[in-house]
Parts: sequence; C-alpha cells; structure tokens
Amino acid sequence: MAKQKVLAIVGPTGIGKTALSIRLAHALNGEIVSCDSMQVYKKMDIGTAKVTEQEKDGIVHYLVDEQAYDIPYNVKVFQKKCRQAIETITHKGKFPILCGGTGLYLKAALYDYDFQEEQPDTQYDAYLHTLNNDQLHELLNKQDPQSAQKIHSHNRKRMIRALQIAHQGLNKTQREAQQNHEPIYDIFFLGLSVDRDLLHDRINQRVDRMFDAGLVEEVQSLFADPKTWEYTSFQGIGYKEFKAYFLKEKNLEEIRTQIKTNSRRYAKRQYTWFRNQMDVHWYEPDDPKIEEDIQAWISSCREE
RNA sequence: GGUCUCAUAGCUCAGUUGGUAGAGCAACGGACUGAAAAUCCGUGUGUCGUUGGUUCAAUUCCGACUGAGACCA
Repeated sequence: MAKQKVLAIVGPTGIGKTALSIRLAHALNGEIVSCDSMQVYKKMDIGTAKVTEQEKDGIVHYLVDEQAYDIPYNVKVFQKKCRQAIETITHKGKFPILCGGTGLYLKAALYDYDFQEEQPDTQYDAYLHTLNNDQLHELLNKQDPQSAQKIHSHNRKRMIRALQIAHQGLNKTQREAQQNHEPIYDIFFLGLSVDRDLLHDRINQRVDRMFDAGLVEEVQSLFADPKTWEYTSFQGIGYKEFKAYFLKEKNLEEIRTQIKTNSRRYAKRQYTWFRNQMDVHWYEPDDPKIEEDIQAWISSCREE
C-alpha cells in the first residue's frame, strides 16, 4: 500500500513559513498542522508569532493554541496528536500540510520514532540530579556504553534522559535499534532559505514589531510571578529573556537585543537540523517553482 | 588655533622589552529519539588607521597625515 502523501514546510524562524503554508493550503485544498513547540501554548500569541485568525484566512489549523501554558508539552504528545491530525485531514479528503520549525517534532511524527510508556521514578530522577557530570557519564557508560560514547559528558540533560530510559528496561541504544529510521509517510520536505544577512534583518525587524504589538504586556500578564519561570513554556525565546528585566538586572532595550540575538542563533540551529536530519528541497520564499514542483510531486504515483 | 591621549577581529578591548597577534561578546560549522524556541560540542574570521624613516626584520621605535576624544585658549 502506498504511503500517505504529506507536505512539510520547514525552515528557520521568521522566514515566512506561515504565509506560504496558507497559500499552499488554498492551492492544494489542504489543512495545516503546526509543528511548533511554542505556538501550541494558549495566550502566548505575540512572542511566538502565532498565526492570527485573519492570517488563517479560513484554513483549518491543528496543534496551535491548544495547550495551557502552565502545563508542559513534549515530543511524545506531539507525535501522537500530529499523526492523528494527519489522519483526520486525510479522512476529510483534504491534503495534510505540516508547517513549523521544531525539527525534532517533525522528525518524531513523520519517521518511525517509537516512544514507549514509562512510569516516572521521581526518586531515581532526584538521585540522578545529585550526580555531577563525570558521575553521570560513568554511570551511563555502565548502563548504555554506546550512548555514553555519543553524548558529551557536559550534556547533563541528555545523559540524565538516557539514564532514565535505561532505568525503564531497554536502554536508548537498544530501543532505537528496533526502529528503521525511515519516514512512515511519503513526504515532500519544502525548506525555505534566504541569504543569512537578509534573514537577520527580518528577524530583527520582527522582534521590533513584537514590542510594538505589546510583547512586554503579554509577558508581564503571563510570567510576572517567579513561580511561572519554571514552566516549559517560559523557555520560549521572547519570554525567558524577561526574567532579567523582572529581576531588574536589565532594561527593556537590553532585553530586546537579547531576544534578537537568541532568535538569530535559533535560526542557525534550525538550519543545521533541517540541512542534516532530513532530505529537504530548498527554495527562496518567493520562488515560483514551489507550486510547480509540489503539483508534480502530488501527481506522481510514487516518488523514489 | 595650541597641548595631550587614542587608533589592533563585526563590537568592547588586551598584547608584542622589535621576530606579522589574543580574550569576551557577536558570527560561523556540527550533534540531536519524552524540556528541542531546550541542551551540548567545535572554529579566530585581522593589509594591527594611512604614509615615509630607522632596522636583517616595524603592528610595536621616530616623523608626517587622517580620524576620534580630552584639556587649554
């Protein structure tokens, strides 16, 4: 049986994925699934550059604006919901268009990543957090030597996660050996790319527009309480930087500059991911060949 | 107008008792399987303002010029 066709629009922040996705949704009778780890959260509108109702232009969107910002979200949840959304869209006879910049989410949903049920062991987690980097690395080397090789001994977050996995039964290496590392759909990865200086200009301007649109008020209304600084959602660029402002360590101008810098660096990491993790067809955002190539891909019985 | 100080990486600056130079930030490259807008790793990208002079050798010493700043008028 032929795999379901899925279009995935990827690329760095601020390059125009949203606008293109809506244009293509109209052209292809499609509906859009957002693949963005921050736009899922409700109320975080300005800082995440979330699609507005106006911009949606009648196109149905999934996985945007649906999670309370004080509840953590993660890849496993996303993977399930994204696959469900693709199914829902297909059943309606519409074309599924994925659009977003969170590379891991895209890959987990579209490839045969398999997340298992786990029972959290808070005691063990607490124990792991008491270990220093060298101790973590040493322990990981016993539990999962191959992962210990791959994960740098300074990367606490990754070492702890690998140890948590091993604690559940099969270790990370064994789990991943059960996967084929192949896409489960027939995917066209459409990547948007522009000259780096131009992208930086756009990012800087977009951050300025966020401030004009009331970013400070938005952040103040959601994250003024220090307790909220632990939320996963507060890790978003455009939010976390305000911590220094709340603590009176920096003024708003410094915060604005920091947000621009972090956005640029994020864009760079996104390029790195999409260039190296998946087979992307790259285009400039206004390239007229985009629609042509998509139509050709859709009408081809199978792409190989 | 006069005196003095400064001029080194994209930015802020260090340094070479004369043998063509290094930090932070930025930037760039990479990793990535339950926080991923997270987390982590790697890389110095430079006519040492311009131009003469001294010297085997000048970014370093001397002169002139240009620019910036401070002070005196």
